[in-house]
Amino acid sequence: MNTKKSPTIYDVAELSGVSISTISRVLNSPDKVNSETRTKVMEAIDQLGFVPKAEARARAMQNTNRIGVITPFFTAPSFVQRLRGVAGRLSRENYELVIYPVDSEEQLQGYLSSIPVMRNLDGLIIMSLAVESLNVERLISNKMETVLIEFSHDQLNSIVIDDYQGGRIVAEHLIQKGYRSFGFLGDIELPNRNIIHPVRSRFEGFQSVLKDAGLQLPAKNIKQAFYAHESSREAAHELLTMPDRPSAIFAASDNQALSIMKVARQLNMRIPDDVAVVGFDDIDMADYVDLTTVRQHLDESGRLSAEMVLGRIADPSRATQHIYLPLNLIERQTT
Amino acid sequence: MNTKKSPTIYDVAELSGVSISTISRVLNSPDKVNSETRTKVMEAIDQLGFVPKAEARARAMQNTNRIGVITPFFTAPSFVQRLRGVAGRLSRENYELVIYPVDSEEQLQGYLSSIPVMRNLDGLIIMSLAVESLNVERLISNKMETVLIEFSHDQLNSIVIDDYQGGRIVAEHLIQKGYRSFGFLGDIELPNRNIIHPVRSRFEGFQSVLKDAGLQLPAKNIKQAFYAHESSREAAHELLTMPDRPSAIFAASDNQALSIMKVARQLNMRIPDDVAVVGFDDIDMADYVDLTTVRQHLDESGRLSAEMVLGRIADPSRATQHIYLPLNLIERQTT
DNA sequence: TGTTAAACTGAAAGTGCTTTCATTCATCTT
DNA sequence: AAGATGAATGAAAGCACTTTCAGTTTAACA
Repeated sequence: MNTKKSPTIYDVAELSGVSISTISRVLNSPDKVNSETRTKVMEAIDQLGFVPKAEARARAMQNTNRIGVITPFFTAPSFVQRLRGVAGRLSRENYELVIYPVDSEEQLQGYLSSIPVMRNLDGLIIMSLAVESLNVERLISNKMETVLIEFSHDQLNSIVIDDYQGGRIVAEHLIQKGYRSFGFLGDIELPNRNIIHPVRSRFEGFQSVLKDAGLQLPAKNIKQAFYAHESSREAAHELLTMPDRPSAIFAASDNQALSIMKVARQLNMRIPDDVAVVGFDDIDMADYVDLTTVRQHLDESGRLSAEMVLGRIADPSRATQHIYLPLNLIERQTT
Repeated sequence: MNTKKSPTIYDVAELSGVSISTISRVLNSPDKVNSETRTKVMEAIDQLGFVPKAEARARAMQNTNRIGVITPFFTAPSFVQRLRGVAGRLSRENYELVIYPVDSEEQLQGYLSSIPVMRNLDGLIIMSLAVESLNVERLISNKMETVLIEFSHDQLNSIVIDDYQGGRIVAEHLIQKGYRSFGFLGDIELPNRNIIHPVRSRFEGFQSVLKDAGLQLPAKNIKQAFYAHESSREAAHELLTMPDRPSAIFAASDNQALSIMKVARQLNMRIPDDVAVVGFDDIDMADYVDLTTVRQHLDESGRLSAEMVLGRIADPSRATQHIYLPLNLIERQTT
C-alpha cells in the first residue's frame, strides 16, 4: 500500500473492519460505541500509529465542543460547588470543560479579550465576576454564548440571587428566634472592582429588617474581614470577646461562619446558647457542622448555567433569560 | 441567517464577484492572480474581516497549550484541593486547564482511549484513578506526558503517599495519647476496580501497630461505610451507640471524620473526652473544625503534578520520577 | 486577419474528518 | 407473540478549503 503517507481513518477502518464513522466515534464519543468494537479499533489505531489531522477535524467540526468557565481562583468552596454543578451537567454531554481561574483583574481582562476572538469555545460561563460593558459587547458581537452567575447584564443570560433579600431572611429568622443583639461579619469593602460583591447587599438587607424592628446594630458590632480564614478569625475574636457581645452573629459566608464557630469553641462558648451564628451559602460543610444558613443552591446554579449555555448553543434564537434563584433559610443547630 | 457569523471564503467570493478558487489563490499564491482582481478580493476580505477559520484553528491545535486533568467527579474536597494545586501552578503559565470528570469506568476508559491519540493536550494528570497497562502503553507510545497521582506505574511519573504508613502514624498517635480501645470507619471494600483504594492500606497500617502493641481491634468496631455522608453517618451512629464503644475512632477520610463528629454532637457526646476522632487528608475544613488528622498536603500534590508535566513538556528526556509525599500527623482538638 | 501561447479564471473533484439519518438487531413490554 | 424501545453501526452528506483541469480572454506575432 502507501508506505510513506500517514494513515487516515480509512486505513484504520479497513484494518479493523468497521466503517469510518465508527472510528470517528471511538475518538470523539467513545461511550457511544460498544467496548469490544472500541478495543478492536484502538488496536488498529495503535498498530498504524494513526493520528487524526487537526486541520481536517477543525474543518468538519462546526462546533468545538468546549465550554469554558471563568471563575475566581477556587479557594472558596462556593465556587467549587458551582463548578461541580457545571461539570455534572456537562459530563452527560460530550463537552470538554475548560477552566480559567482568575486571580487578578488583568488576567480576567486577558481572558475576556482573547476568548471570544479565538473562538475555540462554544459557550462561556462567568462566575462571580463583574464584566465591563466593553467586554460584553465583544462577547455578543462574536456570538459567544455566555451566562453570568452572580452578576447580570441585560444582554447576556444570567443567574443571580437576591442578596438583599437573603440578608432580610436572616434578620427575620433571628428576630423570630428571640435574639435581640446582633453582630455582622463580612467582607463589605470592595477590594477589586471585578470581583463581585454581594456581601454589601446581604448586609443592607440584614440591617434594614433590624431597623424596621427598632433593633440596634451598633457600628462596633459590624466587623469587616476578608474572606481568608485568618482575617475572619481575628474579627470573630474581637466580636466574641467584646464586653457586651452580641447574642447572634450573621456571617456573610459559611466559611466565615465556620471561623466564628471555631473561635467560639476556643473560647469555650456554646453555640447557640452563648452566641448564635448564621451563615450564607449552604456549602456542603454547613450540614456537617450543623450550621444554620441561607441556602443559595450552589450546585444548582452551576447546573443551570450549563443548561442555559447548552440551550443557547442548540438554539441561539432563544431569548435572553435572567434567572433569580430562590433563597431559603436552612435552620440547623446554630440558632 | 448569517448576521455576524464569521465569514467564509464563499462570502468573500460573492462580495467580490469572483469564484472561491480565486479567493483561495489570492491567499495562497497571489502572483497567479491578476492584480486588479487581487485588490478587489483583498478589499472584500478586509471589508468582511475574513480570517480563514479552519486554518486558524488548525494552527491553534498544533501546539495546544492545554493540560488535562482526569479526576473522579469532585464530590470529595480532596479532589478539589488537588485540582486547586494544579490550577495554581498552571495559572502562571499560559496553559489551559481542561477537566475530565470521571464517574464511571466506561467514561474513564473512553477518555483514556481518545485523549492520547487526539493529541489535543500537551500533558495529562490523572488523579486517584487506576490506569491499566494497556492504556499506559498508549499514553507512552503517543508521547503524552502524564503524571499519576495516588497511583503508580513504573513507566509514568507519579506522586503517591504511603497510606500504610499513614495508618500507622494514626495508631501510634492514639496509643501515645493513652487511648486503648479503637474503632475504624472507612470505605474498605472495592466498589470499582478503577477507583483507587488507599483506604485498605490505611486500615492495615493502623491495625498492624495496634497488633504489635497487643491492643484489640474487634471486628464489630470496624465499620464499612461509603464515602457519602449518609452512609458514614449511619456507621458512625452504630459505632458510637454500641455498648462498649471505642474511645478513639480512626476515620479513613476527613469527611467521614466530620460525619462522626456530627453524630457525636447529636448524641451529646464530647470530643475528645467521650470519644476521640482522627481523620485523614487534612482538607481545609479540618482546621476549621479542629480535627486531628493526617496531612497529605493535597494542594501540594496538585502543584507538584503540574510542575512535573510542565517539566517534561519542556524537556521530554527527563527521567521518570516517582515521588513519595510525606505524611504527618496534625494534632488538633479531637484527640 | 488569423494563430497561438500566456495569463486568468471557474467548475468540480478532492481533503480527512464529523455528523445525521436510517437500518439492523438484541432487549424489554404487554 | 407482537410491538416498542434502544443501542450499535454504516452510508452518505456535509465542512471550508485547496488543487487540478479545462475553458476563456488577452496579447502578441506572422
